Amino acid sequence: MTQQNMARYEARAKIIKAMAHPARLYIVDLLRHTPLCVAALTEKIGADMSTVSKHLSVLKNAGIVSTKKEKTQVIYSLRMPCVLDFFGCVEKVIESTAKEQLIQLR
Amino acid sequence: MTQQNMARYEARAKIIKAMAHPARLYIVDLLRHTPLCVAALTEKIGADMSTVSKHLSVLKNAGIVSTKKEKTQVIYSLRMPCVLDFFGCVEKVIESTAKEQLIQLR
DNA sequence: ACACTATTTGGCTATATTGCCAAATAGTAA
DNA sequence: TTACTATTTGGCAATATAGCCAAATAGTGT
Repeated sequence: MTQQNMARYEARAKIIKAMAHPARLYIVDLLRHTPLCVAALTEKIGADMSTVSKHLSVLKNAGIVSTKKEKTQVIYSLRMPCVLDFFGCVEKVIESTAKEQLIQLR
Repeated sequence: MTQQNMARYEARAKIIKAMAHPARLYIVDLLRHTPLCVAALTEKIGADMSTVSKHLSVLKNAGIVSTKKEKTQVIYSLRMPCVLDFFGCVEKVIESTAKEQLIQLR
């Protein structure tokens, strides 16, 4: 693989990696309809706020979410809603695998 | 987060995680048009064959690729071509981030 | 200045992933 | 059977990720 190609796939992988965690997927899903502050997300997720904050920084670093400050709060929103399209395919994969396993059982 | 919800997002994350590596992204891209055997993929990627084989098993385990045996070879193909749709959004994110950074520089 | 709220960062340990080598396996062909 | 080819697996060291706690920071309001 050429160096250029390598760099391309690394850049792509960085974005996908940012989505590759249950908590971060949940965050993206929560931001689907409305922007939320860290405290609100933390409450939904049920982890330490510092953990959530780090997840958010991964998403932000990848360019998936964006922030704005409002008084003392930091409001996160979905900068690239197209990532929501991942869910559709992911569900298809899960469903298709489940069906295939049913067939194996017969 | 409820236990059920947790499990849902973990299952989803597993699929996305399988895509979250440059070599595996490249594999998926290579399988886009035609099925390939391990040796062919290994040559394109330029890593140890055992490494490629492990990447392939991650993809297979996630249900993204499938295999068939042909003589002594194992032919991998893209079972869920919808994962290719990831690329579109990923490119959008990269492009949008690049543009934003240009603006910051001015 | 102060106290207060919201968030981020540093530090740490535990766990997971990656990639190479060497060895094992599976299947083919003689 | 043997030799051969293609692939997978085990083992290991290096690196990366996750999540908690405690401490630091940023901004608001008094």
